[in-house]
Amino acid sequence: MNDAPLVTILDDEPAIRAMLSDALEEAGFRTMGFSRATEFEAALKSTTPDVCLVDLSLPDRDGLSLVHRLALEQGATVIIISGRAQVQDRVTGLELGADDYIIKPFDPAEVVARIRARLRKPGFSPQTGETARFNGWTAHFDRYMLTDETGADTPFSHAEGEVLRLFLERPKRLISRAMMQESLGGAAGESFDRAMDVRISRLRTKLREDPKNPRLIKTIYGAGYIFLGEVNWS
Amino acid sequence: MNDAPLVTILDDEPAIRAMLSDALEEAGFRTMGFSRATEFEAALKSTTPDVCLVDLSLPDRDGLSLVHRLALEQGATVIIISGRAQVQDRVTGLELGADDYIIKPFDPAEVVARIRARLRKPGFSPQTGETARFNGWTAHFDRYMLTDETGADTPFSHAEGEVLRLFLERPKRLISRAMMQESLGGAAGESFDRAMDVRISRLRTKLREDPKNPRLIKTIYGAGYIFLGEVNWS
DNA sequence: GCCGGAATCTTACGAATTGTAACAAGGCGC
DNA sequence: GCGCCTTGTTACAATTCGTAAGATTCCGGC
Repeated sequence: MNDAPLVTILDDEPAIRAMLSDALEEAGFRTMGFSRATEFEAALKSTTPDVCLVDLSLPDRDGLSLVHRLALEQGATVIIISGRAQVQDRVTGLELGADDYIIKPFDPAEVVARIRARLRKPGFSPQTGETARFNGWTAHFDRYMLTDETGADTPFSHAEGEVLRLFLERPKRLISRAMMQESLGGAAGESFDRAMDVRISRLRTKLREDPKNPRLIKTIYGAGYIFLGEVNWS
Repeated sequence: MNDAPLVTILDDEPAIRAMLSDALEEAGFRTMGFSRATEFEAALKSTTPDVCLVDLSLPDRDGLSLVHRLALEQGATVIIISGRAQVQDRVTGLELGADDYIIKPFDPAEVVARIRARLRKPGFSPQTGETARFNGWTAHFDRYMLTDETGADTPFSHAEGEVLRLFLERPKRLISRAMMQESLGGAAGESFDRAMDVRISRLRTKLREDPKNPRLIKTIYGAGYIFLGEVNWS
């Protein structure tokens, strides 16, 4: 069975359809391509796409009214792809109910990112919380839980989570103390910088780091820290 | 009182803030402008914007990590405004949780249209109904009853219902104590805020939360609460 | 290698925050 | 009045997290 989100592509240029479906399938989506609005509408009777990509310059139909019907009457998620770059075009497209408006020429990577951004929002796929996997661990930032490879859970606090998140967002890069202070401590009111050490120490304990030989959170004497680990967000 | 959606604008250039707030207010939104991330974050403790416009090039903070936190941790709707036009910038911005990415220079009309497009989608303007389903539970606000998956009923009181409704209307978003007080206790003379804790404690009991490890109502030490749960109003 | 000072780690402690049980005040029906 | 429910208040327990202080590690100079 297949749970991957379905993206339909309605565009009369085969090259564009191919480019989009390549990129989308590589990104893990299912795709269906159509060159004409009538075919597309016929297909809609039997399937419900998660996202519809629609080119406005269709040969057989006015794209905008199609968008309007799709988006507002059927509540579908619609992304317009168009060669018309005027602000006015974009505004009317969006007001007619489109969720996004992408201008040709476009980069498929951006289309993928924009589709993902739509699917992430509530009401969509049980893409519940925010989790990151790294070196056998799974960090669930929504539940404030750290799961090891055996499935055992360890809770972490908000402050620990802030540090962990900072690391996971910038793996394998030096993170200076100053940057940390700024990024976490937030306000100017300067607390002791030992506070940071303690947070990291507690985090290391939860990650079961060997004090003599930490594998994930490395200290760079006089500079800061580096998080080593293969991070995968999902 | 005012029901217009609230849009926050975080940008260090006063001219841009002015342009955006002009356009947005004309379009019927309420706006709040900030020049620095720290001020913005401080304000978040007592308000919940519907949409956050964030300029990535902030003087006092790394904009991307702010976006990530806002979008994923707080479930806010975030639109990035940036001078960086590379596809790669846009892709990473969107992957970190932004809902949209607008490039400077922009036309305020398009910003308005894009914000409207976001607000149109379900999940906004908390559709308040009589019943809400979430994670196996069904809350009947008309009958003051909570039904579990087996069909067993538990009554809840008016005060408990107020808290529950607040949570169900803003799932996955940080709800500060201040906001709660305001939203529930009313403006009236200040009762001890411990009353809030007790209400939540009682609600947790009825939801059969594990005290050591609550799944639905999470406490964020020093900040407030987050309700995690897939909510469906009807 | 050895030493000294600085940077960092760890542990303990305590202030502030939050959880919850117990009690009290008020409301409502009988 | 009496019992029951709701809700705020209080008291005390548990948790979080910064601070302090001693221990340890690092690194340059000798």
